[in-house]
Amino acid sequence: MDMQPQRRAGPEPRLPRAISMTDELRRAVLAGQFQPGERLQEVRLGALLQASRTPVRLALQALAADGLLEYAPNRGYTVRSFDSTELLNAFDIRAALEGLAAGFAARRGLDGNERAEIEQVLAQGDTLLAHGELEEASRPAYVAVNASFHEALHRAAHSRMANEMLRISQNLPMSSHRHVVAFEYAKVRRRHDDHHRILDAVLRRDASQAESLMRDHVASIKAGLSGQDLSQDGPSP
Amino acid sequence: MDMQPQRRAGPEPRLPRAISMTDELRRAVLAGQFQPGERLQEVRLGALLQASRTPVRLALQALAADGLLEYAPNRGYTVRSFDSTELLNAFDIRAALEGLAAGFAARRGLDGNERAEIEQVLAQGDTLLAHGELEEASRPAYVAVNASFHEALHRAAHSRMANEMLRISQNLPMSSHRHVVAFEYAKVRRRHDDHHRILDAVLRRDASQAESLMRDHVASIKAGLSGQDLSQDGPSP
DNA sequence: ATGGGGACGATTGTATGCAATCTGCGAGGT
DNA sequence: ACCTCGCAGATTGCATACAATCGTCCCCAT
Repeated sequence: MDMQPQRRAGPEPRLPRAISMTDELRRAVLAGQFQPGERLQEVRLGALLQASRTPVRLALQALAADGLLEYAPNRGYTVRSFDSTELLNAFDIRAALEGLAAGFAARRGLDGNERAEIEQVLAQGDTLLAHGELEEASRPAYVAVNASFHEALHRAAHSRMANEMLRISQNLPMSSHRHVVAFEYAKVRRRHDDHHRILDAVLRRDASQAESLMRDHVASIKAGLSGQDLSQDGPSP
Repeated sequence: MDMQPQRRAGPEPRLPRAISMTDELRRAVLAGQFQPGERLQEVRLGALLQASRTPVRLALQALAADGLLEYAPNRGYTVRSFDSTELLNAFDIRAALEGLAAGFAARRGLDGNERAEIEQVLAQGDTLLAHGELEEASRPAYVAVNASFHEALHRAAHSRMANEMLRISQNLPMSSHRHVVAFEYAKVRRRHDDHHRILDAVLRRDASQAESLMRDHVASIKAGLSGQDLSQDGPSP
């Protein structure tokens, strides 16, 4: 196979193939393109992704570390399956972590850029919601605003561990703050007002208030999930 | 179905070198045997650990996923340095996760084995503390009892994500429930009584009570911290 | 002197060959 | 019929060769 003469395209550094492959594989797994329990064999994926086993192996290990794959020595990697209990628990974990991150940001305080960025994002949300309704065409914009608010606050927490855990808790099917559950104006309005109150608490440096507001805010996503009946089969006592 | 195919009495199944090497490297990093910011080069570690670059690379990636190392494309891995804020934040994260795990265990309920195991561990603690004092010679035993209680409850939570995050939050210098902060009888007694109250809440299936009790219990470790050293525990039993 | 460019060594990224281990199947003994 | 053993194919684990990239230093032009 021959190389593409892409070298003079610019000074942008090419990422190692293993890195981009990890993202491709993660997307594929999250999109459900593999069956739960399916075995992901190195040679097969290598053929599929046009690479040798070496970068494939790194990508598989990275996804296993994220909890998306299972690993067994000498038997390779398989796609994890998440039962409903684990998915529900993940919501609680995410709510707790978002709360912690908001608390960290409040304890530390925002610098000028962080504050400006978050206030700008909130202002964009204000504008989108100014007319007492959220037009259908504006929904993607609001989803982006919602995600930006949370991401900006994550960064403002300056906690790499919390951010890493948040990333993991969101890398699950059906679990992401990019998914705004309900687009009815009243609900979106209430959630947006939550954001204002959270920012207020952060700016006041009220860590415990920021934490509990954010935790409840995120937890309300789980509460707002409807139609999902989830059997909680406990053990036999 | 008690009959399980007995494993051969001969040599135990050898773990892949990359796995054991990951543990060796993790211990070395946690024990501070590398300078923060130090570059961990594949060939050097390979020579040190008597292996080629292939398993070394896997171990490095695994530790980076745990947050112990930093990775930069084409520049390899370096030892992370944790500032005091991150370490303090890690305590809060651990407290929240322990609380969540206790809540999960309460929601799900304990099966017979889990309940028996935890009650046995608590009884061992009762015995150690029965004389109104904790003898110096019994301290290691109580440390083990303390760790066993938490670990058993982690398992009873049946949340892989929470357990994985707990593991990460404990893989830091100075942060582990193997470290009982104070050995004065009154404090140990109080912490042990916490354990009893937590188990009661779990057995009552009172998730929110179990969560808040456990969260406060673990948070009290941070509150009790002052001038602790960085000494790591030796090989575990 | 000094700044830029390029060659060289060091290090990481990838491919591939070989060894070790697992799995499935079938022959042979009880 | 059942169990055991063991062979053969498939797959992972490891070592190593080669390619790509980074960092440094020297040389040369300004």
